Amino acid sequence: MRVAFQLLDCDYILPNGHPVIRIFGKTEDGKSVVCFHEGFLPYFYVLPKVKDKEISEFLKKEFNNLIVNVEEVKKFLPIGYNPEKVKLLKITLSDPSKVPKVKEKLLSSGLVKEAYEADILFRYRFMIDYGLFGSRWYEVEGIPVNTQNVKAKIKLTLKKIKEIEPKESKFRILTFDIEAASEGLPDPENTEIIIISLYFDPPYKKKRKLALVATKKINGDNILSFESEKEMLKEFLNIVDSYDPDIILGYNILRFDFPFLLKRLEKNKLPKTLGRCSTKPAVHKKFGQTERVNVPGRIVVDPYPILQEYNKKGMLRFKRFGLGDVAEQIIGEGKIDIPHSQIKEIWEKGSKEELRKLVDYAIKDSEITYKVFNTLKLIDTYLALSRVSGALLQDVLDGGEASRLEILLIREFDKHGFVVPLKPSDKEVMKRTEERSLKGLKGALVLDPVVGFHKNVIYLDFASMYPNIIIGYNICPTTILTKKYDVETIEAPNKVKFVSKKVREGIFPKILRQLIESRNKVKKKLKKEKNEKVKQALNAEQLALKILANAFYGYTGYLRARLYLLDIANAITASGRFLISKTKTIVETKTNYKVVYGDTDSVMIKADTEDIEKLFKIGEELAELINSELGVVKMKIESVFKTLLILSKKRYAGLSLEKSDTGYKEKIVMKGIETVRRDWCTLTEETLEKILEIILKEEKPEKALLYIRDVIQKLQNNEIPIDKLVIYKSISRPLHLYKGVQPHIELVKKLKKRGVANIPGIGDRVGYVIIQGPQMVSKRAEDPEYVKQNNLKIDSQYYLESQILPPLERVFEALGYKRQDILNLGKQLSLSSIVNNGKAKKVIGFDGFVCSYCNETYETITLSGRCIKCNGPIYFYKGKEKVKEILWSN
DNA sequence: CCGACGCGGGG
DNA sequence: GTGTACGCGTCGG
Repeated sequence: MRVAFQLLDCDYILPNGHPVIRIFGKTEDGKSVVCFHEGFLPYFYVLPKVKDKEISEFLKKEFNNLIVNVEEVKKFLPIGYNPEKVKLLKITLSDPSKVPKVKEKLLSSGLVKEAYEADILFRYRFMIDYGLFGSRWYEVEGIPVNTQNVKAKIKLTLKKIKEIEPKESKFRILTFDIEAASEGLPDPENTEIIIISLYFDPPYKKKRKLALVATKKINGDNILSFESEKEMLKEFLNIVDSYDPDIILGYNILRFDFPFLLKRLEKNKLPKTLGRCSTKPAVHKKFGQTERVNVPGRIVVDPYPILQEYNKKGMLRFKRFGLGDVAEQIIGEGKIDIPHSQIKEIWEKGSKEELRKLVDYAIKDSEITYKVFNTLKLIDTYLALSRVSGALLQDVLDGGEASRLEILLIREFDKHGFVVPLKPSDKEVMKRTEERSLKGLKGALVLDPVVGFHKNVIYLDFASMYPNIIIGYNICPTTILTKKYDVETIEAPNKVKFVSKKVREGIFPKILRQLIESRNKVKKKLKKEKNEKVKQALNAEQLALKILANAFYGYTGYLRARLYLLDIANAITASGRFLISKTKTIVETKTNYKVVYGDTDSVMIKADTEDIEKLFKIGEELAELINSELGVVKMKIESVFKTLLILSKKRYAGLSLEKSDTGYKEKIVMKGIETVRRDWCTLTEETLEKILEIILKEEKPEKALLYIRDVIQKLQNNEIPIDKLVIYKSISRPLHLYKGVQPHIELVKKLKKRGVANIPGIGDRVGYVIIQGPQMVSKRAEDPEYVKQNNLKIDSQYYLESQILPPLERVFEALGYKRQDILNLGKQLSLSSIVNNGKAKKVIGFDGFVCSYCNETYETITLSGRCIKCNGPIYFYKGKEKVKEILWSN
């Protein structure tokens, strides 16, 4: 028979001492497939120190029936340029799980110098050797198999397999969430699961939502109720089995729901076979601090770590990563409001209505988790990464950048006759760490910024700088010169030499050329494409190609990489530093423009016109000039900043204009200035955003100061809505275990004394505001609702100094103020405005701005920083004391 | 400035 | 499963 499917998972079993590979997939019409392949055996390579015969005899003696074959092969060694292949021994054995043992024994025997590829997972050994990639589409020819061990609609042997055109994925997605009733975080050892909520896409028996509840007390439309946890779990297993999902989805299931569920199954003596195999159970493993869940034949997806990755890469920003917060932000729909501390109470003695609400709460969690996943198309990029790198979807989701790249590297190294080194041992990692602290790994160059306010700034950057450096200098473990050869070489700025491309093109550069080339092709297709779904897929693909290309540099400097080489990592950054500083020199010696800032692969150049067209034109000319002098990497104009406020290295905000098909796209760009931070109240975020907008868009810093004054006045007059002042923190342990005094903890203690119902418990988030009073700040934390009801005064001083000012400080510092100045200014301005009814008096001895020539006074600083009447310099006076000369850049 | 903690998400 | 790995912010020295 013949069947076409998308490759989802691959593993192996050892039925009678012989490994059998299993490929799991999904057809275009939604049928699950498993292919079996027998006869493929594990192998690895060693570099002999003694005669081959001695090694084979040693192996026969030690491992007799395990060794299938020992043969001589010729391969290139992976590190250091060497024109000749080297003779290695390829050792084939019958059991993949025994490979580490054999490798260890050989290494410690002293008979071999080195072992290669002895730690490549068997499934990947197979996939690489058969040219199979994760998530790609294949057509398989084989004979139907009848086995009860795996559950799939189609089961067959693998006779022939060939890659085919990709089609649309047809996944069944099961979202689940468990509830448990306990004080504080539930411990699976002795806390039962009370509810399992489920959300199906596509629907299951015409239902999308379903809750399994371990009590007969309630029932309803979307509810299945059970006598006990055990009965409920049994049904859950049934449903997973008959729904047969490809993807199991849930929020934080990796670190909570899955391990919890597996533990409860164990406690109830139920099978843990949630996967497509009746012999291999689902497993949860913890090593170090990372946790992983494996369900044979299915993909486990947890949006939580994915969103964290998105946040880190700046694709999305979250203040908090709680499901409620995330859902609110993405789909505008949050959780049902039940404090965690109330679940136990409701479960034990709640009314029918309360129980129903708890069940709805559980269902809602699954529902919004799915909706977030679906809205953001969370696996699209990962599917693309899987297709491009060849790694399995699950591994792409679980692993870091390095693991994704490694599969691709092994494939290419193998293809070109190179072997790949083992992963470093702990000892080796330590050695690398030491070497690094000794020699150092210097990062990118950040040019000294001209701090302050600028106008008409051109932003240029090098396209894919590090990948192009690797290509340009032919940087690769296989081209680095570690011994003397009389061949043409290229020297990186850190004096490390690589053989030139004519001698041997490196594998890194070769892969990178292909990745960049494919990306350009995909981007071209994307531009022409009209179909929204196809566009999404193409966009995911170009993103994946970019991610992989950008991962090379990090990989070479990653301590646990197979192909870690400090000299290479340093060669790449040294080249980057060289290029960016050379760029600055070119601009500043060959033109009259000044570079006001630059970081890693970009420069900001101040120009002398307000004309946007012209600015872009100048940018193009500058790029051309730089390119003609540098060669290796191409500089291009990215955007123009109408206005730009540079605070320090890595921190700036600007009003950026980008060219688009329809004209110019204007937007405020912020780097390193987070307006969203978990420890700031909403007022802080809003004020900071507003201030930056006024400065950048209206170019009226004095108005920004007025705005701050306004906020301060409103604070003092109790005119700011309490909700904007709420600060959130969560309780992490029992109250008595807190050593220091913390506001949210003090508040909870207060609430207890007050005898309030629904006291927040461990894990609950507590929102508080700081009110006026004589005690220390922490003791003055108060419940926002209580403040509203009793009309209490908030501590405006606290909010000013601890919430509003710190972020504004940096902004105004760039404009010439120190923290104390702003603070005084804010106070004084408001004071003098009140006293003088908004008009400052023209006498020395008041707080405000005074022209040093004509004594004209200003309540706020002028835009130019100079007197409007006589253009004289303006000074800030505090009382009779001249505090500071005010100067604006530009 | 460094290194050891410890927390996040979940109930 | 031929594996054994987070990343950042805070606190104390």
